[in-house]
Amino acid sequence: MSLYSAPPSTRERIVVCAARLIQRQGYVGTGIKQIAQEAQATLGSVYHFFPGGKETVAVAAIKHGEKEFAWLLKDALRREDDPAAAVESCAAELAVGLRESGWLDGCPITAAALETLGTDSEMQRACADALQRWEGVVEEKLLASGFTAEDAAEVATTVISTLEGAEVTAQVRRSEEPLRAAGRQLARLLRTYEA
Amino acid sequence: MSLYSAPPSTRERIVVCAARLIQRQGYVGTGIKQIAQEAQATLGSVYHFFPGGKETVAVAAIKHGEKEFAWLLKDALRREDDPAAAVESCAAELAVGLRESGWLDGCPITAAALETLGTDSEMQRACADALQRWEGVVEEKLLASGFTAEDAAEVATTVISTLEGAEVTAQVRRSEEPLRAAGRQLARLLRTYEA
DNA sequence: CACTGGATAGAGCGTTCGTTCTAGTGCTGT
DNA sequence: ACAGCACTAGAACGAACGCTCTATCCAGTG
Repeated sequence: MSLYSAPPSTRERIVVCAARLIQRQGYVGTGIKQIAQEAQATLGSVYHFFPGGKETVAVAAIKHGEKEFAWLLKDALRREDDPAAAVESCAAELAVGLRESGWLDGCPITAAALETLGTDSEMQRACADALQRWEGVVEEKLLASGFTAEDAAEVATTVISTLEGAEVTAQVRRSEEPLRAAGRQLARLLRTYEA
Repeated sequence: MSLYSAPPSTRERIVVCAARLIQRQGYVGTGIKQIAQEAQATLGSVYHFFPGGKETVAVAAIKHGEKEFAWLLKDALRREDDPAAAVESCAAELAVGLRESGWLDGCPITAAALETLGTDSEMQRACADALQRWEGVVEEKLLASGFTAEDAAEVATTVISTLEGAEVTAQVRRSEEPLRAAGRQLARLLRTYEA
């Protein structure tokens, strides 16, 4: 993942564009041809790098989105020592990012996850993995702050769920407020576990 | 909305089926022909009742889902006096319903809402209205329980967001646990506002 | 009984979908 | 120089999409 050293490879461009398109339009709503066009690649290139077709591209895109969001999460949580303040500032950061994208770039996997619920596909598994991993990031922070194992697990699940839901609400309402409110309330909740 | 008296009209069947299909597969993922087939209607009937085409059907379906979920919410909240217990039992009820549907029937509008984010469509407005109305139901309960106006509004927003997110998480993970956890944590949060 | 208008029925339109296929390009190692 | 390979390029296929169209059915009315 060379960020600045080399220009992104064709494969990278495809994955990144697919991730953004799926994030915004969902899996069914995003066409292979649209991905190719947006990534400045041809259809042939897409099928060259992803012989498995659309679903293979989507799985790679989901995993990319998972890593990207995990970084954002880790980074935001590390900046504050107090977990309550950390979660609140994390929500604030999400709110700003959301507004700056015109309320379009929310959770990178929710849309795709909802579309592949009934299936036994690899996409479904990738989405479940993503959620679990994000919860792990929060759980780790809570454990480091003195939470018991059970509390940390349950609270981490709730934090991710709430951020997830608040992000959707903020997108639909085109307002930072739901995310800000969720941040404040989560902070309040976390503080009830102190000492 | 005659529930038992008369057999559902063709129009009703179309709306109900469209609502369930959109809930499960999203807007783009659901075809007009599939709606017609599932509702035991013909394509001609669908376009007869909804000359506006697919989007008109979807808007009706979203509004139907909004009402249905609002009923469920009101009913669950009314059964308990304490708002904390009420919200927790509400989450539990959602968890049971989710499992019984094979983790398919989650929030009736989330999938559609995420697909119509960028647009200025009537669907987008219908989805925003739905969220707002559900928040209103919770807010009313909180106000009746002695919350201040500001607290009630912010907490209601967070409750809906959290339930929304926890439902998605529960669906993706195919487990009641995320919803149960969210219920317990929301109850804990609400109790911090007592006296 | 003829007629009217709501409701039903489905063939078929143009378009776009995911995918496959063949052909061509540019770089690398020998 | 040339073979070999990774990659690019886009035409073409069958299927499915949303939608339009005409035809038919049937209860209610004069």
